[in-house]
Amino acid sequence: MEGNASVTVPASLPQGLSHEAGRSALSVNRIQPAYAQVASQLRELIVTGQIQTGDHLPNESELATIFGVSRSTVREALRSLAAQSLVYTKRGVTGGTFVAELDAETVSEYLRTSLGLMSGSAGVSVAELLETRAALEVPAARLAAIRRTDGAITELEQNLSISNVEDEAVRYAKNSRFHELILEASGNRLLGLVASPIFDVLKSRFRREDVEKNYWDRVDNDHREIFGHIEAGDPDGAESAMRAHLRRLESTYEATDITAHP
Amino acid sequence: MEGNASVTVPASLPQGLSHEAGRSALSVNRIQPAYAQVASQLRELIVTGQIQTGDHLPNESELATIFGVSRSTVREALRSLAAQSLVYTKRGVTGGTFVAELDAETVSEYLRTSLGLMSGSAGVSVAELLETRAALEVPAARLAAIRRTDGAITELEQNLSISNVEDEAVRYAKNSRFHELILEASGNRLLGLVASPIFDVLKSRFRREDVEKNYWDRVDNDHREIFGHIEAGDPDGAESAMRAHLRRLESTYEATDITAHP
DNA sequence: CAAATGAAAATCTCAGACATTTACAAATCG
DNA sequence: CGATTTGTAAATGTCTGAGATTTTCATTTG
Repeated sequence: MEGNASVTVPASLPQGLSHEAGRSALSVNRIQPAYAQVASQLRELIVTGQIQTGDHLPNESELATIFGVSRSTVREALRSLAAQSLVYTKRGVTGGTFVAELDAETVSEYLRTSLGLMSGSAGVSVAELLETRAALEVPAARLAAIRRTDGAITELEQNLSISNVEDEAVRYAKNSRFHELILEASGNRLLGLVASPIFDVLKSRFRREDVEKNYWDRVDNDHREIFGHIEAGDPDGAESAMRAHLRRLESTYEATDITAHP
Repeated sequence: MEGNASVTVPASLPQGLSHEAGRSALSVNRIQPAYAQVASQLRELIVTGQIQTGDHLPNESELATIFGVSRSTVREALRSLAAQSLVYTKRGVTGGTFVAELDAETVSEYLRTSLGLMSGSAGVSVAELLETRAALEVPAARLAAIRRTDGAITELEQNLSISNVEDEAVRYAKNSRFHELILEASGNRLLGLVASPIFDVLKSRFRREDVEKNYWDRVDNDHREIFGHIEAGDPDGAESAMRAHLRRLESTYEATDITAHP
């Protein structure tokens, strides 16, 4: 019925409404739709910790009453929050809307899509992806050598041999896994959270047909060297081996970039 | 009316519905609500580039017809996509829903909230934030020295002196800006996209009261040294100066972490 | 020619009804 | 008595149809 609900909208229009007043910004919609206001108020409660993980919000009808809007408006707000993984909903008698726990995988997944989209347009270049990947994986290799555990060593070792694998999908998977394991072994979850979507985006821009014959042999050698340094607990060695590995990959990636071959 | 719309739901129940078949996963809701299905189909069209940036989707009523659902369902789906910055809506006669261009600031903003939330719980520690920050800013300083431009140098110089600033807010802002400028000067937008939310989260966990007297003097000195190397086009110097700077900050951050003082 | 007016197309909001899912209690049956 | 069936309640999910509002553009008017 009424356009603007509940939230403090200046009740009466100031009679001296000067057209030129302020409004320098070009066409900014200052008054948001009700669903956006509801969403942002709830979001605030969540990010400031006033509602804790696991808590459940009032049900949709109650929220509608509280905010003075209709249930559909509340639902649209909840959809927004759910899309950002701030809440989730459960049906049934014990159901409702709950404050979600944000996990690394969710954030990683978001980065994957976002960077994928941006790398399509002019937002992010392959060179930038490569540089950032190196920035993250080189320290990761160093840390992995410092914080090495037997479990990590075993798993790494199982993903070493690549070039002799016949199934291409398996080969790519083992390659991914090797780098992933190093990120995990670094003991820093944030490194993997950011690096692994970057890795995936790069992979998606990689034209498999264009790799040279001995590409996987070289990768194998590099991986073995990196592994050796990590196993030996040699941070400097691991660092420089990883740096060298990624530098070698650079040329391949740039030569096989999908956008370079229309 | 009907729970499951449009999307290929096996029309007839297989008469031999064995209870123990498959279903090993514990309580997975396999059939998604209609709004989620609509959202994910549209999302697919967007991320695969079948709908391009700037294109506008059919209006809500048409979408409802196309998917065979009601308009409210479509709207909930659109809210989800909008919350992920994949689309935006405009009202009025030329309005509609358009495929959005994903910009770095949007992704950065998302990371800021997400990492903020995760750093609150056990998701990400201050140590991890510091390590990752260093991983990104150290190479950024190196690249900045390599790719230095006169404009960047000028701006950096303007944000050098901090310790003599009386207004605390301004001091913090200049400090932030200095690091931000180096990230920009690196010529790699991805580095800043990731590093700057990390910086902000760290800042929010920083108890200003607890800094030592000469803290800002030391920061000033460090910044001057970093700046000197960048201005001189000395990558190695810039790299090691930035590394040393961040290492010095480490102890301060760990001593003043908000969670360390309940 | 500039300003007011009006129409049109889209999103936004509402109200109310019914459908579906789910957990749990109660009743029923072997 | 115990296992199964049935029912019930509370929540989300969905639909319908109606207006309200916003915004652009063409038209009219001064």
